[in-house]
Amino acid sequence: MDEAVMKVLIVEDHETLARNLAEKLRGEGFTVSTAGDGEDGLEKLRSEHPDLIVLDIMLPKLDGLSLCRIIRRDAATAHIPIIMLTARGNEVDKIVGLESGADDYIVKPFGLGEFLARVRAVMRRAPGRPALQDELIANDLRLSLTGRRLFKDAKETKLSNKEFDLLAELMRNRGVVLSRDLILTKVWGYDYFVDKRTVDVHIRWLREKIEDDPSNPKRIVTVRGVGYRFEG
Amino acid sequence: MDEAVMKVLIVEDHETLARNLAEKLRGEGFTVSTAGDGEDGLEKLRSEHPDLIVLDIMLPKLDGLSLCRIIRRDAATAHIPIIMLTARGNEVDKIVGLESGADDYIVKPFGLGEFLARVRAVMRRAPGRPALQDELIANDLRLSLTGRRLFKDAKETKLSNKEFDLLAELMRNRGVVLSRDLILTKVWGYDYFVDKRTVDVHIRWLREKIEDDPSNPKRIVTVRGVGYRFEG
DNA sequence: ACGGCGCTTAACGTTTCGTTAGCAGGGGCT
DNA sequence: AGCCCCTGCTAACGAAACGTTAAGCGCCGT
Repeated sequence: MDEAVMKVLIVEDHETLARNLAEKLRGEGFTVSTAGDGEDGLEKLRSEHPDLIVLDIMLPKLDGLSLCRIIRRDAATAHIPIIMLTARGNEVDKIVGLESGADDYIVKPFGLGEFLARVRAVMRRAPGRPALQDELIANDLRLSLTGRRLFKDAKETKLSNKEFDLLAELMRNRGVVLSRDLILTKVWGYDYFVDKRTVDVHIRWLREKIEDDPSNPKRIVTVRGVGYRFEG
Repeated sequence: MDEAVMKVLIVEDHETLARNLAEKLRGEGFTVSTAGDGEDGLEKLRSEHPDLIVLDIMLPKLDGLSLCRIIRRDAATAHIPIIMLTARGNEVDKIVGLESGADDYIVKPFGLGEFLARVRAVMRRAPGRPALQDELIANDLRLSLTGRRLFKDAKETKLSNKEFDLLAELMRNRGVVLSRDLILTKVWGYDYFVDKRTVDVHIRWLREKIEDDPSNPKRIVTVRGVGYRFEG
């Protein structure tokens, strides 16, 4: 099947937040572009034709609600799902009371995992869109992202949280060597402060579960001095 | 459907929303009138003989569900298609259930494009009855949205309100992990202000009722650090 | 007004998971 | 060949998430 790459446009003036969201989404295989204010967002929207828009309410130059209305009014963009970001309080009422046309909203502060869950949920129910990729498959391994489950030979193998995230990251980058640093950033978070060896331990546990012979790994290969690589 | 001009009555207390919907419909050639509360809606309904009614659930003076029932009870208005607007997932069950008589519903927040699509769809199939999904079935469980009742092995099991809404939400997303945040916004509402752990307790009570061995749950599975997942 | 039911919260007990540390082994570079 | 760094592995500790129970509180109906 052809792998439709989902394009996401993030309109958020808070740079750190924007960067974090973008990275998280990229890590999940999305293509992401960002805009720092409403007008910039409008421009990028027109030039890049995103499949999903993440929109902060408070924005310089052109606020999120107005932008949202503009998007909905233009037939060329009216169908694009929108997730709004908001601080708790009156802002929520504006979204839900809906002058807006947003498809979902998240109240700040929120976790990246929660954010991703919402993105998936919106994509899943958006009509007429290609279904969001939910499974990573490699030989006898099947990883369900929304169910957070691993099937090996059609039998379920229980994974811990970190194991799951780690395996997903590896499988998403099949054939590519991932450094421990990169893995830590993607799986543990940009502000991780754990030891690099932690990765080794989790790799070991993963091998225990997915390799036929854990001491002779065929799937998760060590690249000495560099990192690990998942083999399709 | 003939070419006569279609009259739509919008009963919605949120002014901006009402205006947006009205504009959208007028732009499509409908004749639109609006009412700001339930009683006003009832009056306008009698004086203007609309061909379609758009009805918010939460309304001053006379709520949407009651108004809906009144419309259905009066032979002069019983045939008029109704689209209900709702802010929460669990309100949907009240629309679908309780013989409200609505022909369709839209959960806020929604896009104007989707709104228009619903309007057209309802007009097209009026005056036939809608085919709203009424039952969620998984193995020996049957959840009737119409009756807000749960049947296990064809025997009824009583559920409290929250239990019902929670189970419905879980069953609607069979196989998908739902975070506590997501559950709270969908079941408790966007403006929830309860502790996350409240979800746990309700999950516990649900398990007591639907699991063969509540301390070894097979249907509502915990995904540590993430949330809960319903297994078909 | 009273009683019951449902919802929430708080507290406690339990389990699982993640991390660290230390040691052993081995590959590669000098 | 030898040294050193990188990696593999185990065990144990600590933290955090979850399960469970019980008590309080408000609401509704009797």
